[in-house]
Amino acid sequence: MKRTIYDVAKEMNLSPGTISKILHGNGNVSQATRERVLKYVKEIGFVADSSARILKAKKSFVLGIVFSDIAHFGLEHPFFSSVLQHFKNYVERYGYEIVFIVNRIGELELSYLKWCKVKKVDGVLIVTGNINKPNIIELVNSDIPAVSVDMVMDNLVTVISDDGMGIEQGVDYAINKGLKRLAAVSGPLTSRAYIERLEAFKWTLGKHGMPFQENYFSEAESYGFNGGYNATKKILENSEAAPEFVFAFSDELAIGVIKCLEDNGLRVPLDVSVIGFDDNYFAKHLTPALSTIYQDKQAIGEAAAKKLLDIIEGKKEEIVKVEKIPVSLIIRESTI
Amino acid sequence: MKRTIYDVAKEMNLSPGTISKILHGNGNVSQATRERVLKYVKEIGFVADSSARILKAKKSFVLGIVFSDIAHFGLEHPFFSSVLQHFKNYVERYGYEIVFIVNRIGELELSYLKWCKVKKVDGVLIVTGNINKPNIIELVNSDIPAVSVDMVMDNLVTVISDDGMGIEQGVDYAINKGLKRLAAVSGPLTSRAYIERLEAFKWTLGKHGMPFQENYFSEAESYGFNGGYNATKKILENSEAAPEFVFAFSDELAIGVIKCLEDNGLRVPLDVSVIGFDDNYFAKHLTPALSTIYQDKQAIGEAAAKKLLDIIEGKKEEIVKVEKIPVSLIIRESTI
DNA sequence: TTGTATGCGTTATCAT
DNA sequence: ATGATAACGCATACAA
Repeated sequence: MKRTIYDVAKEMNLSPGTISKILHGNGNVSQATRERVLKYVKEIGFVADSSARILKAKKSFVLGIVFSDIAHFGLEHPFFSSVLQHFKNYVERYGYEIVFIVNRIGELELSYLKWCKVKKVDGVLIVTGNINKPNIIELVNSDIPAVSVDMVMDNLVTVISDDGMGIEQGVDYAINKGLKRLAAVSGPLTSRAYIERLEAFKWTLGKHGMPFQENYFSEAESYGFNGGYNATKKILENSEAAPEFVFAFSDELAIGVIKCLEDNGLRVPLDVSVIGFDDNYFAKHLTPALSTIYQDKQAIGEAAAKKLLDIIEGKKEEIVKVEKIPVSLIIRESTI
Repeated sequence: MKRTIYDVAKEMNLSPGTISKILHGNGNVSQATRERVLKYVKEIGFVADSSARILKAKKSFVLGIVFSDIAHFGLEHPFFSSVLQHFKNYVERYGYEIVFIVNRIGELELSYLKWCKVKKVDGVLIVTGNINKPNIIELVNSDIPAVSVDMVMDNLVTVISDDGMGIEQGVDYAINKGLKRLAAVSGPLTSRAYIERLEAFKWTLGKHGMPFQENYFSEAESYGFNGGYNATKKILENSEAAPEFVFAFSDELAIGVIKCLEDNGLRVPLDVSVIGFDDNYFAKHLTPALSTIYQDKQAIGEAAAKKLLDIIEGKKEEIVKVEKIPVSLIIRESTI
């Protein structure tokens, strides 16, 4: 039942080589037979076997995705899964498919790089900040094309949100509204994004001639609701006067921040304004609807995809190392 | 740099065949050389090339995922992405990896089945209800192992939530609370889940000797917030007395339902109780915190994974066709 | 127990 | 422009 190019060749009184050229190669074939074969092939629905092609051609048209090693932190992450979705949509338009890199084959454990070699993936997207470092370093320094949507490293092309711009917009807004005691709640500072946001927070304060006060800052011990809640509690405990504004460095944190504020009798936004970061799809449905920094996941995913395909296709020179995608401030109800 | 089993064989004064047997085959090799080779192979980090193996062995250890054709509806879906995450975690423990099925290779469009054949995937997970029908039917009726987490069809093994149980629990709760005018808002009835939930809703009403009233039911024209909002508006318009209870057949719908209710001066839960379905990770953070039916995404993903691997490994007989995973009612603040 | 030879289905080189 | 032929790297039936 299953045909090979040999069968097709026989059926068309041609040689396998000619069929192959027509299907994928760049060889010289007359226009007439090319069309004839293409038509027939379409008719019978023939497609050349993938593994044989990959074996011979050393190109797979598959892109590896490295996600966090932490189980359950991956596809469910609102930001990264959205970026990945857009990445996927883009590359599929160019005939690429995506597969998740795992660090083993059967019983055998292997490094990301090894896996990529064995699978002959054409490139990788590194989606995540929380990673097995040596594994990643080895991969990034190898010859296989790589793009990241979170980390920045030498030799690594990266597409990320313009975190500095987002923080500056938020802080500017607060200050323009006359808010004085500005606090910030960050996720764990092991992640690049949070580090940059914190730096931008300090910088923007400085721009306005305001000092950064340690007691109005707290680094959450985890990413989500609880992290935000506990970090806020700490700020409240450490300062005589409650903040008038809290910049939560993610929307998830913001939920915890707001809850903690309210549990302590502070009204949002009447007593304290809060701004999140990301604009998750549920941010607008919270009560109060969350003011936040919108991250353009589509632009990030697509820019990363474009860059990766460019590198794969050899246009390495024209590519800027780290591209920052603009963000924008969305004011809803959690700010005055 | 890159070694083949030939290289390894030479380096160990053995034949390629022996190396191959040791690595994956079931051939007879002495314990001594087996250990020796295994040790060496581990030392140099040798892994046999994947495409050659697949070509020869006709088994790939990759599982295809068919997601909806609708762009942007996929990885971002809270329910399905969670199920997929757990599925992925499970199969990876058994040496399988997952790849998204696309309906083309390069320029060439092909059916799901064709794609699976060409890629030699060992099995597929069908995650979705909104699908290209003929494509799916062809796939399901083929000889390639398939499991679904949404659709039910002849010849298809399926793992889903016990929708009937969930609806019954919710309705029972409302009736026990003395609520009388029970309404329901469903997503588009093109989806199995919504159809079953509606049937269960009618059935449970019947169980309590209550009639199903058309004016207290509305089928949303879309899945999300807007769908829920507009459907609720319709119910309000079509009935003299507002419902005392609305069963939203998904959490996303529930958000729209609640908003619409409130926009019409109805307080939740004082005037009307609302129950959602799924227990998305943000359900608990809404205001009021959403009462809902918890779906066990982990159990679903893992059961689907286990079944698929069982089928692949030939244990076809012992497998029940459709497995329903228990759900549970979670009462929070949106119900009295 | 180990080695040899052939085939898996392509692609690519070199003739024709 | 087309055809023959040799890899690609592994698995396996068979021989030793």
